[in-house]
Order: sequence, then structure tokens, then C-alpha cells
Amino acid sequence: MEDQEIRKAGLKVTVPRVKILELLETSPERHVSAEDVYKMLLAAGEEIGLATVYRVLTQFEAAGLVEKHHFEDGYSVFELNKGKHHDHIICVTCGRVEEFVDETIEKRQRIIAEELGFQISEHELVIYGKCLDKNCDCKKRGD
Amino acid sequence: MEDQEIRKAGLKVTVPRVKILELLETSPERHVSAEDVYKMLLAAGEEIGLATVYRVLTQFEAAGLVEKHHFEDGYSVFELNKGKHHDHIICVTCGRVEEFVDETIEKRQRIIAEELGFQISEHELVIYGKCLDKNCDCKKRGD
DNA sequence: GAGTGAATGCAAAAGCTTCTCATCTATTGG
DNA sequence: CCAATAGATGAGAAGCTTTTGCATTCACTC
Repeated sequence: MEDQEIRKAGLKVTVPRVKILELLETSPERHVSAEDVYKMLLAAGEEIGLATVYRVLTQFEAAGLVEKHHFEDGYSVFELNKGKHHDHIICVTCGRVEEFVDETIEKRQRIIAEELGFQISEHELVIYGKCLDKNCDCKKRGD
Repeated sequence: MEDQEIRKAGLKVTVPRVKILELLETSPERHVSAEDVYKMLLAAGEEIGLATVYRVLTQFEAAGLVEKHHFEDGYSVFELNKGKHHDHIICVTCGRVEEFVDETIEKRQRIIAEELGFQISEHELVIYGKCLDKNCDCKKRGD
């Protein structure tokens, strides 16, 4: 299970690494900060230091197991790498994050980069807006 | 000149504000960090505190005079608001920033937001890549 | 030109993230 | 199964960017 992925990444299979990977795979919220992970581990009764959480997430990122994003709040969020690229749309009211992929946008980006003489290594598109879903928690709470 | 814009923003016309706005208008690099601004002011012989630079830039942003962006390096960069929205492509080698606008991408974003039930307030698209321009400083330096 | 509310500078503090280092642990070979 | 060792961890210190508190100074109004 998780052990193999960690081993494949060239890392020793340790309790913190297994627990963090497990947590990323089972968390209801895919996009979590290091602090979130730390708190969830504490809540689950795991004694794992915040520094370790940062180290492990960084290693997982280097190994391609997770992706790191910089949304507008100043801290980073991590998510399990599902293998397929996608962009994000975030509700400025409730913070809900939705993912999407649009081949038209992807294609235009490649064309633009070429026109400007760049060789794309990656890109990050984030749309901010208000989610209009009546059933969203932020509507029920009225914030 | 600058005085009017500052006054229009509902702010008193002070030396720090005028100097910072001047600097943003004349700087060869459009995208600057607070630290950059601070250092440029020092270099120009101005005695303006870093805290003031942050405060002024934040006020300018609130007033719509400048825009703040979060690229991948952990700190924020500011640029003069020219009025028309644009996205960025950044060279991961030399840090050069180019701006672009693509109506196709803009349109797709509006459609995606609508489909997902969001009302767009803003968005940020950043493409990272290597610039292939032989004349770019980063090529000449060979980094 | 005086009065007042806002702006500034400095230092301290606050977030997030990384580093240091002593201690502990997973892995390997015997 | 155990010892040796390279690597991992935890706790706190430190680093960076950004914000805040407060006494002082300044811009605008009358």
C-alpha cells in the first residue's frame, strides 16, 4: 500500500511518512496546509512534529507524490498528486476549492509560451470567485 | 501628476507615497517586491522605512493603483495597475516576467466558472518556463 | 499659522517555514 | 536475530516576509 510508494520515492518507510500519506489519501479535504496535516495528526493521536510534517511534505513533493500550491493566503497547500494536471477555482467566501481541466486553455497556454519564446515547465491557474451554490455551507451560514 | 492619484485614493499626499508611486512609474522592472522598493528608495537617498513601504503598497492596492501578485517564491510582488488585466509568464532561470492577454483563455474561464456555479471576482494565471531567447541575460550568463 | 487626525519610523511581534542537533529508528549484512 | 550505520525525527531556535504598537511628525483645514 503506502509503503511501496514511499519506498519507490527512495525514502525509508517510517511512521510519520505512512501516517501523512494515509491522511492525504483519506482526508475529506484534498487541499491541506502543513498546519492542517499537523493538527489532523494530533487529533488522530499521532505524536508527529510540525517540522517533520514540513519535511515529509517537501520530500513527497520532490518525489512527485504530492503537489504544492500557493493560493492567495500566504501559506502553501498540498494535495495528493493524482497524475493528471488540473487547475483550481476557489470560493472567496467559504474557501471551498474545486478542480477543473480545460483543454482549450491548456492549448492556448502552449501557443502563448511558444510565441513568447518560452518552454513551459509548469503553470498555475487559479480563479477566485463566490460560489453560488445554495447548498454550500457558506450560504447556509450566511457569510 | 502623482499627487492627484494619491488624493483621489483618499490618502494624504506625503513624501513616501509620492516617491513610491514615482518609483513604480519609472522602474525598469515593473514587478517589484516591497524589499525591492525599499532598497531602491535607499539607493535614491530616501529615508523611508520598510514598514511604510508595506503600508503604502497595501493602501495603493486597496485603492486600485497597484496590483499584488503571488509568484512561487514566497514573497509578493507589486506592479502599477495599467487598467487592463493581464497574466504572467515567468522564466524559471532568470526570473524575467512577461505579460500577456488571451481572450480565448479569458472566455473559457468565464464559462468554466459559470458551469461550476461560481461568480468570478478575479483570477491569476502564471506560466513558468525557460525563456529560449538567445539575447536574454540568463543565456549570456549561462545559468 | 495653530489644531487635529492621519502618517511615519522604529522596534517588536507575528505568521509560516526551515534549520540545528541530539536522539532514535529502519534497513542491511553477518 | 543482532549490530552497525545511514537516515529520520522532535523540539526549539532561527529565518523571512509582513504586520503592529506607539511615540513622534506631518499634511490639511480653518
